[in-house]
Amino acid sequence: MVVDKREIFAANPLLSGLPEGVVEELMAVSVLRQFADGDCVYAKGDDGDGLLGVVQGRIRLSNSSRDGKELLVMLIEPGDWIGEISLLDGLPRSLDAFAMGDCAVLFLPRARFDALLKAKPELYQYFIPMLCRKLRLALSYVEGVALFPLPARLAQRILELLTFYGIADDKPGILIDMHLPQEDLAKMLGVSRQAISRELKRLEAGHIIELAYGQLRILDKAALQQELDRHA
Amino acid sequence: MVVDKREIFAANPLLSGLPEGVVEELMAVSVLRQFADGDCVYAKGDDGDGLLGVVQGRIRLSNSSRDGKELLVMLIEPGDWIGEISLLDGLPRSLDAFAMGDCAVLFLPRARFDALLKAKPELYQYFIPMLCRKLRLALSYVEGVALFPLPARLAQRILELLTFYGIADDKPGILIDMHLPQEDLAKMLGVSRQAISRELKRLEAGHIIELAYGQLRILDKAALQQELDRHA
DNA sequence: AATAATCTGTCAACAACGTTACAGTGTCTT
DNA sequence: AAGACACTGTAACGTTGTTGACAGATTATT
Repeated sequence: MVVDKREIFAANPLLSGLPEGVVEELMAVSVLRQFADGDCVYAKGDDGDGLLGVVQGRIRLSNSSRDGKELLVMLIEPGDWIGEISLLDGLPRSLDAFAMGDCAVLFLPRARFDALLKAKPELYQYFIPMLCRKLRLALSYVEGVALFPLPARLAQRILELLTFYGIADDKPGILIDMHLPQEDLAKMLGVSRQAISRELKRLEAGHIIELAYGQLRILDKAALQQELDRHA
Repeated sequence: MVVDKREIFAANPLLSGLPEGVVEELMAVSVLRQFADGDCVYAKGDDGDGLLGVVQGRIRLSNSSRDGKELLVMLIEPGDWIGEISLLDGLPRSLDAFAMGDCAVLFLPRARFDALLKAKPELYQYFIPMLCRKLRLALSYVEGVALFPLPARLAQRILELLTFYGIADDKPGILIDMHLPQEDLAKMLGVSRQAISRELKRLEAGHIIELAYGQLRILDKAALQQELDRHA
């Protein structure tokens, strides 16, 4: 596959704000890496050896306990960047990163990154929104788990997926077709697959959603919002 | 009460790294604010109008659901800073902040903060470790809630308190005397007070800790670590 | 010292969610 | 078209944590 590195940079709000010369500089030193489905991109505890931009495929950022239980913290799509935390604070990677499907990743080695920031410390400001966004995401996650019951959290998550992956087609409602098994949805919410299945079925019975294989159609967005508002 | 503003700045790793002239500048524009026990320092959703450094007393950063359930996300001690997220990304405050006991807070208005960073963008780098620290904290919190059972999370929390508040006295074990009711400990872990009480009693029965009013003495630190390692 | 307020221990009934198990269904490969 | 594989639905049963209620203990207030 041929990839225009520039594309990936342009797609992301972080780097589209960078001065032109800097973009060129980053391009020059970045390397394209390929990963096959299931490959480990990096593991929790590894040294943060570089910044990674996803070009193709998806990356799952997750966290596993010794007994095999996995928490899917984040799904990273093409255009997104990962690994900035370790790069900025010098500490080990905080999560595992695995390829979902074949992936192409732009890799920016730490040495170059550090040198650039040392030379132009004003570039720090472009990374701050990235950190803030992830921090707020993590905080809202914590909030959700501790304060809301599963139905509310699931409704919230579906609404989030809707804005990211929602497609309006000829049929009524909005389609979410991201080939995300209920198993993974469960791992995102930190509950069992069965619990998700039960809950989705309940929503379907209430004509709020419609289920299909790896797909999900939202029929009544307002009703989902209501599930949320009932708590909050 | 008389407070030397400089003290609070010197105490914190963030600001001790700042160039001397900048520290003076920050001092000049900061204001000391007083809060009584229970006062709201700021509320979730408010505009981020400034950076706050705690001089005296404690601040509870928390998150509440409509039905009164509260999650105590963080306890802020003198020397710590809060409010930097909203200041850096311009979005509303992500948590509620309440005074615990009488508090004195150093307030740095946003206008001055922005002006300073605009003039000297290299100062951004001093705020990044703050963000990274909180982000990692939030991630480990997420991990804990989703992957570990209560006993492990409680053990972990007690070990954390130990390093912050532990006092070695003449009696055996290490004392944690922070006047933190079990109610608040429960709110930190997102469970009921009764669940905490049960669990603490269990640890006491195993001669791992000793309980007293608002106090807690750790007798067997290794055993707590083991509670954690059994999962993880 | 008396009283109020707060904190702690415990119990029983209940709800939520997990676990295990298995059957059914859709998709992919050859 | 057949078989393998992955995904989904359902149910019984157990565990964990919640809720509400109350009594006892400790500290704070007057």
